[in-house]
Amino acid sequence: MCGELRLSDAGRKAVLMGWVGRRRDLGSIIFVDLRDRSGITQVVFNREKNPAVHQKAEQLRNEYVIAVIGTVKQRDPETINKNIPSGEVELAVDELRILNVSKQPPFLPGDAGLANEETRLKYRYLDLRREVMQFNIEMRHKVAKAIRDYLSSQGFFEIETPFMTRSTPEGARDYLVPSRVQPGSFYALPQSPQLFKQILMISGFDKYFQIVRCFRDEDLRADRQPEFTQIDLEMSYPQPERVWEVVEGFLSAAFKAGGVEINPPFLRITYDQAILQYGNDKPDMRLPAMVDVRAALTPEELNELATKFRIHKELPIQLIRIPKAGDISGTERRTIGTYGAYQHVQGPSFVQLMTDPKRFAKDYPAISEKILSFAKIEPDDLWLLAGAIDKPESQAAREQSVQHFCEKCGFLRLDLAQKYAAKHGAFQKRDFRFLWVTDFPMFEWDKTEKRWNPAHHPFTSLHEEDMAKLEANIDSVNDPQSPLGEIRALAYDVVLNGTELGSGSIRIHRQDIQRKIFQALGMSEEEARARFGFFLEALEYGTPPHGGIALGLDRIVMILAGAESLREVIPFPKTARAVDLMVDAPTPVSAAQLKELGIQLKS
RNA sequence: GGGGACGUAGUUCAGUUGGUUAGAACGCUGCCCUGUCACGGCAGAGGCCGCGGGUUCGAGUCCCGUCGUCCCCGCCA
Repeated sequence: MCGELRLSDAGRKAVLMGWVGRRRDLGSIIFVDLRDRSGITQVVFNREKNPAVHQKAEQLRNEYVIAVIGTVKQRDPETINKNIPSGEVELAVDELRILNVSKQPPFLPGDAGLANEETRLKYRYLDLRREVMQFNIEMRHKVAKAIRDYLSSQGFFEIETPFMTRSTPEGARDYLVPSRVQPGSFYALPQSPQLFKQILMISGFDKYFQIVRCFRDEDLRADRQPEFTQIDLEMSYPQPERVWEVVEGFLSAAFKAGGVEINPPFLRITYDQAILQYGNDKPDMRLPAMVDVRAALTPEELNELATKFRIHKELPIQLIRIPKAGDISGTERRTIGTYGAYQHVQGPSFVQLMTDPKRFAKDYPAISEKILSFAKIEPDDLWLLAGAIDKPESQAAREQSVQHFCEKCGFLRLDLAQKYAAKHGAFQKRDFRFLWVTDFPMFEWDKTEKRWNPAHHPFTSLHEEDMAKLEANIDSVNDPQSPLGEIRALAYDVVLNGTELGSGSIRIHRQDIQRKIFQALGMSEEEARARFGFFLEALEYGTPPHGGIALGLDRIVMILAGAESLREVIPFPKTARAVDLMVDAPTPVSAAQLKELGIQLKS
C-alpha cells in the first residue's frame, strides 16, 4: 500500500492505488503524493523517461483516484524526505491509470487547518479521509478488537439482543419505532440491553458481553450522542470486585491496543468521599482534592472564622487549591467567585467565598499559616476557602446541603482549574487516572416530581446492612427527608480523568427484595407487572445472583485518541440538534407511510 | 427550556467611528519551470457579507426576528 514502501523495496516493481494528494508540477517532472489509509508515497512522472505517461499526469488533480505501476527507486541522499516513513524511496511511474476524477472538494484531506464542523459533517466522506480521522477510526477498531479478544479469552460469550424492543428501566427518553403490523403500538430502541442481559444470566449464559449500540433521546454534549456504543457485560455470582477485575483487565488490553500501559487495580473511593473531596461523582484525579480545613483549627479559630464570614461550622470549610497558578492580579482574585460555578448548581447561593487569599493571609496570619501547612500548599499555588453561609435550617436540609455545597465547590474547582490550565499543566492527555467510585446512593430525590427515584435503575442491589433502613422507610417515597437517601447501593462507576466511562451494579436476584424496592419507589404491584412483568416472572424461575457493568466505547476511544469530542471518533455522528448533516436525517415521511403506520400528525 | 460564542470567496479568516470599488492566505484556472515534498514564478476567475425585516441619505458594520453550527446549564442512572 501507499504508506508501506521502504528502502528494502528499492528496485522492485510496484502497483499503487490511491488518491492524489499534493501535486508538485515542475514542468518536465511532476511529483504526486499518492495517499491511501496506510500513508503516502511520492510518485514521479518524468517527461524525459516517459513522455506519454508524463503528459497524462498533467491532468491529475486533487483527490483523483489513480493506479500507477512503476519501479521503487532509492532517492538520492539530498532528496530524502524525513517527514514521511516512505521518504527514502519514490515510485518512478511507467504506467498511469486514472480510475476516477474528482470535483474540487470543499476542503482537502491534507489541509493544515480544519474546515468548520458543519462542512466537515456534510462532506463526512472527505473528512474521514483525513489522517487524524483515519487514525481515530483505526484506533476504535483496535480497541474494540482487544476488548472482544480479552473478554472471549475470559470465557465471555458475545450475544446479541434486540434493537426493536420495549422501554427499558433507564431514565432517559426513548426513541420509538412505530409498528405497522400493530397499529398504534411502538417499539422502543434500547437505552441499554439491561433487562436482556439479566435474562441471559437467568438463562445460564453466565458470562455475557456485547459491544452494542444504545439509544437515548436526550440533549447532546461533546461527550454525548443520541446513539452510542457500550461495552456491555454481565456475569453470574460476582462480588463487585470481580466485575472491577474484569473491567480493569479489558481496559488494560484496550489501552495497550492504543499504545498505553495502565496499572490496575484502580484507585477506589466511595461516592460520599468523592462528593466531599471533589464535589463531583466523577472526579478528575489529575487535580488535587479539596481539603476540609476545620481539622486544622482550634474551636476558637473556627468560631472566629464562622462569625466573621457567617458560615456554618458543621459544614466543611473547603480549601480549593490550583497548583502553580502563581500570582494573579488583585482584580482577578476578587472576581474569582463570579465564574461559572454559580450557574452550575441550582438553588440559592450559599457559598461564602474567601476569595482573596492574599487578604485572608494578611487578616488571619496564624490561621492562614496553619491551614496552608495542613493542606500542603506550595508557595506558587492559588488557593481559596469556601464555607457554607449559615442560615437557620433543619438538620435534614443541612444534610442535603453538604452535598449541594460540596458540588458547588467542585464546580468552582473545575472552573478555576480550566482557567489556569496553562499554568498548572495538570491536564495532560496522556496522564490516565482511573478511579472506581463505589457505594452510590440507592435513591435520589426528584425535585420536579417530588419523589425518590432509583439513582441507577430499580434492579440494583443494596448494601445488606442498609436493608433495615429500607424496610423501616418503605412507604416514604414522597418524603424528601426520608432516610431512603442514605441507603447505599452495590453500584459503581469507573471514571477516567473526570469522565464517567461506565456504570454498573450487582442486581437484585431475589423476588422478595425486588418487591420491596418497587414498594419503596411507590410502584404498585400492577404497575410493576405492566412495565416489567416478563422480567419479574423470569426472576421467579431460579435466578442466580448476578451483576455487571456497561462502558462507553466512544468515550474510551475519545480519551485514548486525545479528542475533544465524540464526533471525532464516531464515523457518522449527529449535531447538537441530533441531525445527521450528511444524509440529512431526520426527515418528514410521506403521508402514505404515515397512513400505513396509523399515525396522524398534528398540523 | 435557559446562557454564551460564531456565521463574509471553494476553505480559513480580516474588515476601524455606519461612508462610496469588501480584502488576505490557501485552494481553483491558464502559462513558465528537471528534484520538489506546505515547490517556486507570472497572470486570472471567484462574494445573496446565513436569511427576513427595521433604523439611516447610506448597513458586512447598528436594532429586532429567524435559521444553522459549537460550548455549557437543565436533562441524560
